[in-house]
Amino acid sequence: MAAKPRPKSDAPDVSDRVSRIREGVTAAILEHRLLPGTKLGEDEIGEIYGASRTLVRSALQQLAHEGIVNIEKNRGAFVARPTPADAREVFEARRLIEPTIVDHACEAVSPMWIERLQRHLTEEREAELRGDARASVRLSGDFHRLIAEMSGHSIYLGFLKELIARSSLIILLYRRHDTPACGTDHHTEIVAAVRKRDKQAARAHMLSHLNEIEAELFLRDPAADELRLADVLGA
Amino acid sequence: MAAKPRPKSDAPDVSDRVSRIREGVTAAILEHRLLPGTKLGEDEIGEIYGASRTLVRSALQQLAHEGIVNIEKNRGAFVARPTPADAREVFEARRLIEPTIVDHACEAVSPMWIERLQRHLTEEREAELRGDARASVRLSGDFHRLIAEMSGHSIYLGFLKELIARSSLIILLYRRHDTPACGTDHHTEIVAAVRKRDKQAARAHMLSHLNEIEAELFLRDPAADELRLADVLGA
DNA sequence: ACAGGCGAAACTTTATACAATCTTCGCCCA
DNA sequence: TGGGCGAAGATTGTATAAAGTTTCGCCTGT
Repeated sequence: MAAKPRPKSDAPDVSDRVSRIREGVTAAILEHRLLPGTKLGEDEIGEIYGASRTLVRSALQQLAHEGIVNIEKNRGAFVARPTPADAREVFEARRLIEPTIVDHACEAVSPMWIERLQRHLTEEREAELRGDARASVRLSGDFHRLIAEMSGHSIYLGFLKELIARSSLIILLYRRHDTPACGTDHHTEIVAAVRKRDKQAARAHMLSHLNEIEAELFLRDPAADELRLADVLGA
Repeated sequence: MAAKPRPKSDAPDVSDRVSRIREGVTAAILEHRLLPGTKLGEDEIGEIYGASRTLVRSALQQLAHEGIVNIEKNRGAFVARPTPADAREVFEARRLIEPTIVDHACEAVSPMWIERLQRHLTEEREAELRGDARASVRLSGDFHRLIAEMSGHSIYLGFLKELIARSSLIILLYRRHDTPACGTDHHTEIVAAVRKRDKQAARAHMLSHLNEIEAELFLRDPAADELRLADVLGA
């Protein structure tokens, strides 16, 4: 069992104050309460969490490393605004990694994990019925993270955490319609395949799931927006 | 209003002082001048680089996130000591990612890149002839990073940087013989395939290259490591 | 002689103070 | 009236000091 003496890599360390800040800000970004481009002032965050700027800085630097926050020298930290090129890279990486992850998940399947997956699907359905968009967004990301935890590969898990966080921003910026961020049906299909330890089906479902998410995106050039805006204002 | 160079994700920012520290320590670890388990005192490093502990701390936290340094609460930072399980994960991830990376490199090939690759191979050969083990180790890692830069995928590049750094520690800990860390011949073959834009061959060469590296490893129980380290220090 | 505990030193963690830089707003001039 | 210059304000970058924790040596008691 995970004895506490050695936290190892990025153990959450929930009791740590800087981790609390990091997770709080991450949750806010993932639930789309903080929009891309929002400035994250050090004093501002520090006051919210009752911590000094030293700790806030540490948390922001971690978030910058995860790619969901940009730190501009002498200007401060901002919620990242992924470009279409970033979006394509993120989803290409997910298409490469996640089929392999779900593959490993098939091997790690156990009653305990089945239980956790089922409970998660229930939560997702409830949030969707409730119309709780914030919870839905968060939970749909959590599903993929759960599969990664199940795979038992800490490196894949770390990579995927980063990719999921960025995906959340990408979906917010470039989603075409008001479709749900992640179709629950797909998740159900994936769980079913994992339960049957059917790697082929699990990989296929995961891949088509990711493809469908990306297909919902309209990766327009942000520069075009600014130009168009400039035109309108200049005309 | 020219587009201002946005630092984006982890732009090296070589002029940045904390990056200088990070790269210095990274180089020392990658060249096996700092052994796994070595304590990295903040004062000690700060004195070397003429910086205060604030900056050192920032650098060490980044290195911890990259997985080559472990930070233990209230005890300090230590050069990471990957377990055999870590090693297997790292190489599995590399086998998954690097064939795709070299695939993209084939598409990005240009006279400029050919030039850089050739120059790198020359450097590697020279270091090996010189018998400069430190340079050899560093350069063999740089080769893989160069391919990743060539692919133009910043996310893959970031992932691979981390994997390469950890690989260096793994090779140091678990290498069976005093074989070169990365056979230069393999690198030459890979470059040849990339020049011809032969994706099939490039992927195949990269994969067998990685397999050969891992085959040179003896992933024994980590308890044995401590024994060997104790032997070295006690002798 | 050895085990156990007390205490000091060293180190990390956190907070605060200072310096450097950027932004903004107002004023002056063409 | 519009633009440019400049100073004040705000914010970040860096250093230093205070607080808390661990570790190691020493001393005492059995």
